[in-house]
This record gives sequence, structure tokens and C-alpha cells, in this order.
Amino acid sequence: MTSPKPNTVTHTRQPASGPAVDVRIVLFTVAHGALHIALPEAKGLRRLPHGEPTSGEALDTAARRILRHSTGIHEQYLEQLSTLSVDDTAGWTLTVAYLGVVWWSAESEPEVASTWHDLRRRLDVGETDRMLIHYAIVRLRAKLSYTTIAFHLLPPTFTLSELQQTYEAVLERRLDKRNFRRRFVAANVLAATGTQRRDGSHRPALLYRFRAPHDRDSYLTPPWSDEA
Amino acid sequence: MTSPKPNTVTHTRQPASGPAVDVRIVLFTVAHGALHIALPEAKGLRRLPHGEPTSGEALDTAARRILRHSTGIHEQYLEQLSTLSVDDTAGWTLTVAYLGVVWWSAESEPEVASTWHDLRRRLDVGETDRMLIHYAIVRLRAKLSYTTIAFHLLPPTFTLSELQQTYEAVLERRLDKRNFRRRFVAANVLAATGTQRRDGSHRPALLYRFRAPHDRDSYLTPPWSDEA
DNA sequence: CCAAAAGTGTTCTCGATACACCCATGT
DNA sequence: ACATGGGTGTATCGAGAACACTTTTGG
Repeated sequence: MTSPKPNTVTHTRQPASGPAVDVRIVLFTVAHGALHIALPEAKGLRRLPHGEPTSGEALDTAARRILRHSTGIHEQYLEQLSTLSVDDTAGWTLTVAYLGVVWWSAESEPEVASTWHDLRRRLDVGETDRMLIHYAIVRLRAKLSYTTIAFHLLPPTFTLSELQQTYEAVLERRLDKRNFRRRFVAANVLAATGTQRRDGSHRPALLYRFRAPHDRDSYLTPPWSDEA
Repeated sequence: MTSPKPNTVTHTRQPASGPAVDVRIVLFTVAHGALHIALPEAKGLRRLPHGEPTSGEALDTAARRILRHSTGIHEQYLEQLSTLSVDDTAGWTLTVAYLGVVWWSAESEPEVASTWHDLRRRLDVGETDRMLIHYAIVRLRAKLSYTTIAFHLLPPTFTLSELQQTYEAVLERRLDKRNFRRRFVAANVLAATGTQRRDGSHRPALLYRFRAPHDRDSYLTPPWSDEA
């Protein structure tokens, strides 16, 4: 993005003043029954979507913008993960990591298909990216059990089987159909749309919509909005 | 801290390069049956312990150092909370907030008594500090229920009543003695020391020691160490 | 013997788990 | 008719909550 300067500076940063800031996003989606992350290719490398925030910008806003610019994706859920400080030959950098979650359908947006990496396959990324990805997976799995974050992985309207398949893809294990359904009925977060989906040679499924619960779904995220 | 420059720069930072970095620590302890936070006084203001990390330093290390320098306290548990970006007349700053927890006894370290603020009393701090404190309290309460973080609020050896009083102080509600004790026995995190404590005109209490559980107590914290 | 904190069991409810069959449709 | 996924109920177990009395000591 930044063009090389024509003067004598060897490093891209001058270490006397503040660090460079690097926002990275671990963006998840579920496709073909498996968890995927966005790993766009740049200069032959696959890296997490990343970029620099500007000074007047809240970090959450920057993360959204960076994600849009580097993948074309408008995310639906974004949460700060952690910040780390790295000092190497490229200078001092603060990396602020985000966890994001989107619904993505191959039909409607085939053009970004190549940015998605199936997490069942080998990850070939840098050490920092790998750590952030592993941590984000742990967090996403944990949040699945006590928040409604999973709905961001689904279209506005979905069947209970699709919801269950999403959970199974993230958790990488099979769940019991009856218990699963009972859980969500009890949680009172589903609203039947009344319509059905006729699919193949079998009984049609009822379609549901997510109904926001009264108590907010973000327990462990700052209750304020990161405004500058 | 930074003295005003004699030249034409109006802001303390030059916005062209990276931001200033500010590490703040919300440090908790329990005293007199109530949750307290460290709010040392500087220039008439009470602010969270804070300072700047250096470029070669991991953020966790910086937080420990800053806490030591600004309060004299060696913390026992420290965890990154969140990072936010603020751009005002003082320039652009990234604030990295930490949650810390210590055991503190008025007898052994009376000199730092004045830095502790009883959270039952009114908080008179800046807006950012207030947000961070509120968020840290939410997190601390949540973590109490599914981690062993509470042991960092206690001396190496303690009675079950002291443990319960610590929980009650943090949660601000009374707990049932029998259920409380059963819970900790079942959790298998206590080791009886065999000794007793004779206290007043009543039956002496057994002393316990914390016994590290096999599964680690940090679920939601990055599993890596923030090394540069 | 009295005050004061330490210590101890049982019952109930609720959420999580295990488990097997009928229903509606397309071909 | 049959294959395919959609949909349903019951029994069991364990964690958490409610609840009251006896024990040991110092004064």
C-alpha cells in the first residue's frame, strides 16, 4: 500500500517515535461443512487480512475498513482479541488482533472464494498469524456455547439442521439432533418464519430467523463502543 | 512526565509517525471485605497505574514493570483486557489495558495503603479509566466463577471462610457456606495444610493451600506468552 | 455458660446427555 | 416402494440452590 520512500531511511519506521500499528483480522466462515478463515494472497504469501489504522479512527472501525479493503467482505461480527508488541528488523509494531465472523455463500459471492482457507487443511502462514488463528479458534469455540455468535455464520433465515451443521463444523464433533433442538427452543432465540424449504426428496424443513435475546450476547467484550 | 519542548511543536507527539503507547493496569485486591483497585495519586489526580512500554519489551513485561514503578506492587496475576485508540489534543495514543490481581495485607505493606480505592465508594477518575475499571470488574467477576483467579487475592495459606469472604467481596453478594465448601472440595483445588488457626473465642479453622489444577486456569487468555 | 465462628447432609430443580422411531417428500 | 433428511419424547445423571443444627474455642 505505502510506496517506498526515495530517501536514506533504511527501515520503514523510525524507532524514536511511536510504533507502527498493525490490525489483523481472523475472519471465520463456515463452508462445505467446515470452518474456514480468510487468508488472502498478497505477493505470493497468504496472510491474515491486515492494515494500518489511522490516528483519528477507532480500532473497531479500522478493523472493519481494513477487512473490507483487503477482502471485499463486510463483516457482521467483530471482536477484539489481543494486542502484542513485536520488535524486529522491520521496526517496532503493535499488532491488534480481531476475531470476525461472517456468513458467506459461494453462490452469491463466488469472487472471494479463493481467500477462504479450509481449516482442516495445513496452515502455511507466519508464526504470529498461526498463534492468532489458534487462539481465535479457541475463543470462537468457547463463545459458541454461551453466546449467539453462531447466527452470524448463517443467512438471515435457516433451518435447524443448518444451524446444527454450523455448530458441528466449528466444534468439529457431532451433536445429538433432539438435544440440540431442545436447547435452542428453550433458549428462546429462534422465531419460526412460517415458511418451509423444500429441498430434495424428503420432508421440507421449517425456516427460522434469529431472535435477539433480551440479555446481550457479548459477555466478555467491552460493553462500550471503541470511539475515539 | 514529558517536559514541554521549547520549539514550535504544539502537540507532544508528531502524528506522522506511530502513536504513543500507554499501558494501564486495573489492579484489584480485597481488603476489609471489599474489592479495591490501585489508584495512585499523581499531581492531585487519581489515575490507574500507567506508563509507556519500550519497543523491545513484551507488553506483559511492560505492564509488570509499570505497575512496580508506579505502585511498588509486584503483581501475581496479569491479563490483557483490551486496547483502544484515542486521538485528542494530546496526540494519538494507543491504550493497552490490563487486569491484575494481588493479595495485599495492610500489616505487611502499610505504605501502599493510600493507593487502594474502595470500590464501594465513588470513583472520581477520567472517562477512559472509568470504562476500563467497569469492564475489568465484569471480567473479574466472570472469571471468578470458572477459574482459580481468586487464589491470587489470598495469602499462600488461608481458611475456607477467608476464601468465601473473598468471593463475597468481589461478587457483592452472600454465598451459602455449605454449598461453597462443597464446590471447592469437589473442584479438588484445595490442599489441607494440617495446621489450624486459632483466632478468637470460637472453634479454630483449618488452613488450606491452593493446589494447582491439572487443567490450566486460563481459558480465555492467549495460551502463548507475549514475547517480542 | 455464653458468644462466635467452624464445620457438616439432605432434598429439589434444572440443564445436559443418551437413545430410536415416525413423517413428509421426490423419484 | 424406498431413500432421504425432518421432526419428536423419555429416562438418567450431575451441578447448583435452599435450608438448620452441632462443634470447638475464649472469655
